[in-house]
Amino acid sequence: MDTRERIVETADQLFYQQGFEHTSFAHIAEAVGISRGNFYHHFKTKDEILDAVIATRQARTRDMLSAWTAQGNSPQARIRCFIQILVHNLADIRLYGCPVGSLTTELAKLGHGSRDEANALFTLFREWLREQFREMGCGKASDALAMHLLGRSQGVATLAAAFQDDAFVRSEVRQMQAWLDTVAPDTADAPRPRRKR
Amino acid sequence: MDTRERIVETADQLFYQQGFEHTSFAHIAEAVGISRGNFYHHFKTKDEILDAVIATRQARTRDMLSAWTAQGNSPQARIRCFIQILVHNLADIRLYGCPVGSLTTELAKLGHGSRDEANALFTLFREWLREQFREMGCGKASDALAMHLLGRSQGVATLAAAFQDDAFVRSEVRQMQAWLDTVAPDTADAPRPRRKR
DNA sequence: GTCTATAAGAAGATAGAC
DNA sequence: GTCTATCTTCTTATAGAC
Repeated sequence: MDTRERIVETADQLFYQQGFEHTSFAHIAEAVGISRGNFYHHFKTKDEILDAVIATRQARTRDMLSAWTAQGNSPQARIRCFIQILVHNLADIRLYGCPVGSLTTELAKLGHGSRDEANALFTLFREWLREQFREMGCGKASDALAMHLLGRSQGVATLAAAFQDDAFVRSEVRQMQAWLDTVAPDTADAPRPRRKR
Repeated sequence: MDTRERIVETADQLFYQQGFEHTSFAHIAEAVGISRGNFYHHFKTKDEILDAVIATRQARTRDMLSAWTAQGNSPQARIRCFIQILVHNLADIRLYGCPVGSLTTELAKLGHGSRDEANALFTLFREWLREQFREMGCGKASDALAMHLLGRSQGVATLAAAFQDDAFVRSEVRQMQAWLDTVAPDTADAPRPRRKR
């Protein structure tokens, strides 16, 4: 792994753990083990690092979604992979919340130019989930179902970090899995699909 | 309203809109219309302002919860007041998310000493909701139901801000209201209450 | 590519006049 | 109580040697 990659990797973690604005060049440089001056050979501005971090997060998210698509033999099974990440990443989530949710919230408050790029991370999940619900036969309700599940997992991550409560996360994950069983084609307990006469 | 109150009021809004760390003394001073020096006559440190802001938020939250308690003639009706704040404050939530959720998330990442005080805002809602579910007869499931609803509203606020989607909020609020109707005494579709033999 | 040295600015915080 | 002036530290960013 070359220096540039190490910078991005380290910045990624620090932005997640401490927030984007709170993380300084000095902090990243120290963690990577290089001097501050060397930094600017790889990135001209802090925003460039952020963009690189977001880009790698997007790539990893795509890879993860592709893996879930390939691995699950039913859309339900694939959605269960999504729900399970809350448990899979519980140690981090309890401490720092959701990496996507906390970054988008921070960038929105900063009025940062890369806000849309961060939001695109949400959109990747949203569209992937929507596709799974479509394959389940949920039709036009698919997008609302995707947003519903995305929202539930966001809320769980936020409260998990505030209360540092593992049991709560596991309980909510169980409920989301149970909820998924109730989502029948064109019935969605989410927004009621309007049937054309 | 005296100067101190005006400072707290302004800081409260700016912390919500821009985040705590991103908001500087200069910014608050300019918004209030006083000099930076005058600032330190009222507050010795930035953390003192934060504590004052959190304290007023706690007081306002208590007042709001008391009003809901007095106003709703059934626990269900009172919980509906809680659910409705998402719609009531939609204009702000779409732009800045939930004031409690975003502050607790930021302070957690900063490792800030006032983190617990901010989390206490969550606890106020949690305990109030728990009491309402108790009065509904939900027994031991009451706390989990309170956390469930708190989590749902957090997720809605986060996605509302990311996607700036009013329709999503209204749809989710409708679903939460419908969900409330399904919460029967000692049945909770939330964590299943363990019955003692 | 990596380093040291340093500039330029913003931040929190203080001193003292009025 | 409010102001101006100032200090210190931190942060982003640059210049230039190796």
